[in-house]
Amino acid sequence: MKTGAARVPTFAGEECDMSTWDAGKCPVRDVMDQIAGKWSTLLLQALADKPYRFGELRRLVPDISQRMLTQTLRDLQRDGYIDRKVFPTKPPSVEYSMTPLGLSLFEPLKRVLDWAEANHASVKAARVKFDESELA
Amino acid sequence: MKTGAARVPTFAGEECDMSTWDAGKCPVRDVMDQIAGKWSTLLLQALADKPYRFGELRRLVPDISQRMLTQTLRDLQRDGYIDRKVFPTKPPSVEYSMTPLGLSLFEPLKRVLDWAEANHASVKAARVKFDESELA
DNA sequence: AGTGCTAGTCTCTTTTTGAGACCAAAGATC
DNA sequence: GATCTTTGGTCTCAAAAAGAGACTAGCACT
Repeated sequence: MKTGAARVPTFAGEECDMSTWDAGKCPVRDVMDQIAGKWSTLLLQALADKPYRFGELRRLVPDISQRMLTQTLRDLQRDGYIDRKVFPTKPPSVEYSMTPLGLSLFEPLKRVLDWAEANHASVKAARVKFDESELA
Repeated sequence: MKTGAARVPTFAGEECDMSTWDAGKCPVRDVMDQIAGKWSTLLLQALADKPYRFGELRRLVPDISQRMLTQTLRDLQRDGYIDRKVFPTKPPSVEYSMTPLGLSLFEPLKRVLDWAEANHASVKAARVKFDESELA
């Protein structure tokens, strides 16, 4: 068998040729590669609550650099999850808010985040156990 | 207001001081930082189907480097999502499989992946629209 | 004896990310 | 009126992470 068309059921139950899982061909990877960023879920979570301005988000997530905040927000905007409104105030202010698409994404995403919070202890325990066995 | 304790509802409905969102203190970030890797969801998806061996996974995901495959698998194992079994065959083979914890995580995660597949078209459309307006 | 399979590791290069300076205009401060 | 602050960024440079490919070991098959 020479890399012969390995098939794995996709999430929707259909099949997907994983050997063609180049980020552009597989819908799931194409979408997930963006969501799976270090800051994406964090910003989506914040904006799911209410709209925020650039500076507010920067203060909200203390350890994000302005550079990555700018870039992540633009990527999320590009994929249609968030909306960017510029207000022509004295120093122009910019407000970011969720789009309907972003909110619909956040629905299932929130379940994963809920899981993370609920199972944090189990994960930490697994880590300790793993690190101990590695120590040997 | 000097970075005054911004509070945002957490996923479980509780509140979480986001200014203390250092990856170690916020459970969600601690867990998500691992899951949100480029390859993590991909490998979890594959293993949710059935156990795979190292080489099988490498062939399954054509554009992952051995280096990252090794590392991602070890990280997933460390967090308790997958199990690693070594068989003392002629050339020793290693089988990776989901743990109960991993399967329980994959349940909500699958919903996000389903969403990604279902809404791929909308995302692509948003990208085109964004890129066109940028062009101006 | 040579080749290939296994699951990795090691090194080197390229990409991504983080830290911090810099920007321009208006308002407040002194 | 000169300076400082605040706005949302961009630009540059250093550090960290990821990708590419060579290399390892023991055994089987030819």
